[in-house]
Formats: sequence, structure tokens, C-alpha cells
Amino acid sequence: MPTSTDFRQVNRPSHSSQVIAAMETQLSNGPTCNNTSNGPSTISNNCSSPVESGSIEDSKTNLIVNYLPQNMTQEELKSLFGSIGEIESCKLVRDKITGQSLGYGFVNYVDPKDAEKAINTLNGLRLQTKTIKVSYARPSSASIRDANLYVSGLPKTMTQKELEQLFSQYGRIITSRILVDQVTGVSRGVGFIRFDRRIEAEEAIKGLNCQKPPGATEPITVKFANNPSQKTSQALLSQLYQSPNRRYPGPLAQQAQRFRLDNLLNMAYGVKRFSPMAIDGVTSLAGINIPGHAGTGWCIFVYNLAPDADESILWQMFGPFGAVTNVKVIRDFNTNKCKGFGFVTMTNYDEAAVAIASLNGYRLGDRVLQVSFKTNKTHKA
DNA sequence: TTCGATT
Repeated sequence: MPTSTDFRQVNRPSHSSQVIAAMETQLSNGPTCNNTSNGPSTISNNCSSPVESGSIEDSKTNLIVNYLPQNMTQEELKSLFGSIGEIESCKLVRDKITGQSLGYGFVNYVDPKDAEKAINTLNGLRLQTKTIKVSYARPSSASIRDANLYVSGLPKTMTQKELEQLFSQYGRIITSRILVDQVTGVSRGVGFIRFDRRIEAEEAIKGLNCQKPPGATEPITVKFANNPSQKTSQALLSQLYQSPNRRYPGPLAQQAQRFRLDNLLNMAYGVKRFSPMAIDGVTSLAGINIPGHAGTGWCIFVYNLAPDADESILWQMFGPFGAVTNVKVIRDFNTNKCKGFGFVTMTNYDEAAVAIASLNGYRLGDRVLQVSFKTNKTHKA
């Protein structure tokens, strides 16, 4: 959660029949910008739905609970919601393979009054770092699956309201969000739109992908969203670098370990190390324009990765140098092969700097890596 | 193939 404001109050539903749940969906991919047909796509085929029934007929007992803490179990979910009233059934949705929680679940009460009470009482409740969302679940149906879109390249000035205005011509929007930088609050230019029905999402892709919103100078990308469980597998991978490292032994790991020790010693003795973020002991917000700094840490660009490179290789290479919060291998949309580069975010400037100094020019397999702080370069002008 | 973004 970006802020700790009164989400609980502002987000409380005033008319619950219109509060529609957001179901997280499976990963699926959409088309790229390279449309083979460049004529205007027909978005108004006669698919006007007879299914206006929507929320009125929906269950008054079944709730969807979103944004649950990662470690919350089904038993804890049942315990929490059982405090309101008798539960008919309760299900925490988990990853099919890893069994990890996907962060949402369903609670079906016996009495509709208890369901309403649970929304009023538990929606917006803070649990650890999360603010849970409790709302009526829509009937399970194929037509509402895979209706979640990921939008990137948005103008930084675009508001959530404007985003909704842009997409609402294609259907009924269930949820929308624009991601913002945690420090500056400025839009990251990416967001989500969940439609009521998949067909609406498909039409929005056809109509808006690679199009410039009114007043924008760059086209946006609109595609189906990934499901949100993969951070978990990344976190699991991050533990790889803690274990004895058989893949990258030798001088490099030793150098990394010695650096960490030096750093600890310096901290213990109060030695101040250089960081562009620190000016006379005062952290300056002017630092947001320093190359590589991404608000949440120091962003590092890694070039010349092999096509089969994956995230674990980045964790293993950078982890020994200090706190790594995120790694990303950039892949080709169609082949899913690495496009030759990736990004690593490190918390501390010093550790990032040493990692760069150590890993730039490092030979990985038959390739020589180029490693530097991320800049704002882009190959398309 | 030289700088993304996944609630």
C-alpha cells in the first residue's frame, strides 16, 4: 500500500450492490503493436450483451476478499470472517503449482446479513502491510475471467479518472489503478483496468493498444495482465543467493563478501561513505534525478544477457553485493526469450556501485556483461 | 536485439 491514509473510509461501499469483486486471473498474452491490418478495427460488432442482469441477481452471501497478506492461511481467513457470523464455505485461492496464496479468497456466509456486515466491518482492514478489500463476489463464470488489462506508456499526467474515461467506452470497469512512485507519488505510467467481461477487455485492446490517448505524444500499450503471484516465486529465488554458491564461486564472491564486511565495519565505526543521495547528512529529494535512482532503490542496467537468462542468474550475481529488492529479465513478447538485458534494483548506493564495478565486464558463459546504472535511454527516439 | 515497470 502506498500510503497510510483513510482508505478504510473512502473505500467503504455506499451502495453495496454496485461493489463488484475483482477476481485475479491467469496469465494470458495479447497482440503486439505490429498489427498486420492497419485499417480501423471494427469495435462495434453486435455483441451488445443481454447480460445486464449483473449485480442485482448476484449472490448476497458470497464475498471475495482481495489483498490478503501473503502468509495468511485459509484457516486464518475463516477465523477472521467467522467472527462476523456463520460461514457456509471459505476458500483461499492458491497457486496450482507452488501452493502459495494468490492473495485473495472467497467467504460464503449462511446469512446475507452477515455478508453485508462483513463488508461494512472488514473492508479496508489493515493486515500487516496490506489493506484488505471485501466485496460481493460475482457469480463464477467463464465470461468474467481474463478481463484484467495491464496498461503501460501512459502519460505521467493522466489521472485514474481519465484512464477510466478512456477505457469506459469498451465496457463496464470493475477496478482501475495507476501505479505511482512510492517516494514522489508521481505516476509510473502503468496501470490496470479490469472489465466486467473478457470480451470488453478484448475490444479495449483492439481499440486502444498502440493508440495515443487524447493529448498524448506516445502510444500506450494495452495487454492482458499477468496474474499477480509471481513476486512470490521471485522472493523464493532471492533465497538462492543465500545458499552456498556453486555457480559463481571464486574471486568475485570473495570480493563481494569482503565488501559487505567492510561496509559493516565502516557502519560500526561511524564512517560515512559517499552517496549522491546524502548531502551533509541530509537526504535530498534532488536525488530523484540521479541516474539509476528509482525511488525504491538504485536501478542497474545489465546488458548482454543470454537468450535463456532468467531472474535467478541476476539474484545470484548481485545478491552477494548487498540488498537486492528486485530483478527483471526483459523478454521478447512472443518467444519469451531474454532480449539481452535486464534490471536489478539495489537498496544501497554503495553496494550497487561496487556490484557495478565488479560485474561490469564480467564474463558470463561466453558473453561479457555490461553493467551500469540505468539511464533513460530508449532505442525508439 | 543496448534501458522495464505487473495492483
